[in-house]
Order: sequence, then structure tokens, then C-alpha cells
Amino acid sequence: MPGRRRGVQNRCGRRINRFLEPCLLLLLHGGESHGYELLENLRRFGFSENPADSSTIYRILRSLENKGFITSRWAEGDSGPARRVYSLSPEGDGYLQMWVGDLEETDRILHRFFSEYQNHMELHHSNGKKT
Amino acid sequence: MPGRRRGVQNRCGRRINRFLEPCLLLLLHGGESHGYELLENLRRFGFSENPADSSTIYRILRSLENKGFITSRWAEGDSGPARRVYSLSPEGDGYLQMWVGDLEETDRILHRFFSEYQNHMELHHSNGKKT
DNA sequence: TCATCTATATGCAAACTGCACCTAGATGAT
DNA sequence: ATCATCTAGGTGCAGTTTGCATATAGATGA
Repeated sequence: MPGRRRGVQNRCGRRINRFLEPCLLLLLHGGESHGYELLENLRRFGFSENPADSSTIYRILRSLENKGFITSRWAEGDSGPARRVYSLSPEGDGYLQMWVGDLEETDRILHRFFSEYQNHMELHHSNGKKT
Repeated sequence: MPGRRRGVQNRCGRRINRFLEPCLLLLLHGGESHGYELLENLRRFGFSENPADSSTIYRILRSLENKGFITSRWAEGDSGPARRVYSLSPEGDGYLQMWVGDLEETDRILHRFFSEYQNHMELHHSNGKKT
């Protein structure tokens, strides 16, 4: 069902920087896989119908391989064209750990934003009127 | 103390896309302010010593003004050069609401990532070995 | 006069992303 | 056989964002 997404896209973009990278690493942490399959499995992370363009996925995978965080081999499938199957390397596992720490920091910042926001809203609520 | 940050930067960049935008909007929600002051106040959000380059701030403010979400006027300060003082517009207030909803969605995705990650870790923990 | 602080801004390059488009094997229908 | 379609991987290009360097300029004090 996935693959090339044609037509108009949401184009909101307000997400996390390079967030697809740790998602792909986490999927590969569960076992080797190829790009097309990874693209389908990305939906698990709750992107509402908008994970990414396939070109983005393939490019991220290529860059992860260039950095030595994953390795690839060609595999003849039981059906369809050959697949480039990726596996997580030990370095990639460490990189995933780093990503997790970084995202936890991001999460803290996010919650500081929410609490600041709620502070403001309570102050404005007390004067009863909101233009 | 802030201003031009010279020297080497962390260059990790794994943060939230355009996250500075809602932070600036929220600060302006608390009252008008100018760029240099906003830059200082950004630290409240818990960016660990790395909020943003001043050029980024000024450019985001300019783009928010172009979209009509904030307005500006020149103000002669009691000291130092003139300042461009920004105020949140009603449209900007709505835009901030939208951002909050969007970041809540981001937060949900983030936590789905964390729970997937913990699932994996528990599975790997059971076989007793972790490099 | 000169350095420094405050304040705003531009130029440039690198990175990331979305969209359009291309290649190519496999599969099934006509 | 030919064609459309699905699977699978990929490139080219343009728009956006960002970090770093740098420019401009008023104010202030040595």
C-alpha cells in the first residue's frame, strides 16, 4: 500500500528533526529489514498517515550505512525485485542509545514548554475574557 | 551575555523542527518584547546552553511578522540602540494554539517511541546478555 | 579615539525534506 | 506477447531551516 505518495501532502513539517533516523534504528534493532518494509512499519510510531516520503527513507538508510551504523546486503526475495536488507551494527546500537538520551532531553524541553503555556493560560483565565 | 555565539558549536541539531517558533510566540504571549531580550528569555525553556544563534531568532521573528502573526514597531530605548519591539497579533495567538496541538501530537509520537524502545530492552534483558 | 556592549541584520553553505520522476524485476490479465 | 500494476530502490531539484561569519550602528566608558 505504501511507496510513492502522489498528490497533495500536508506540508506542516512541525515535527522532530531527523526523527525518522532513530525510528529506523529501533526497527532494525528488532531484526534486519529492507527499506520498503521499514516504510510500512514506521506507521507503528503513530505518525498519522504521514511518516515520510520513500525517498527520505532510502536516503536516511544510505547515510546510516555510510556512517557505519547499519550494514546492507542484497537479498533475492521469494517474490518481487531484489531487496537491500539492512542490519544494525554494534556502533549503530550505541548511536541508538545516544538518540534515546537526546530525545529524552527533547521531551523535557517539550514539557517545560507545556507548563509555561499552562501558566499563561491560567493567568488569562482569571480575568475571564479572551480576545 | 548572549548575542553572537562564537567558536565551535555542538552541531548535534537533534531537536524539534522550528521549535523556536512556538517558544517565541509563547514569550510574546506574555507581553511585547524585542529580539535581543527574547533570545535571553529563551533559556527558560531549558535548552541546555544552546537555544539558537541570534540570526535564527531575528529571521524567525521576521518571518512571523510577514505571516501576520506578530507586529513590530521601533522603540528608542533608554540605553543602547533602537529596538524593534514585537507584539503578538490575534492571528498569532491562534497560530500558537495550533502549535500547542501539534506539539502534543509530537509528544505522543515521542512516547510511543520510548515505549517501543523499552519493549525491546526488556526482551533483550531476559536473555541476560547486553554488550 | 578606541574597545566593548547592545541590537539588528545579511551572505553563504550544509543539511533535510517533499515532490516529480526514473529504473527494473515480478505478476497477472487480456 | 503486451500491458498495467505492484514491489523495490533510487536520483534530481527546489524550498526551508540553521549555524557560522560578518556587517552595521548607536551607546558607553576608559
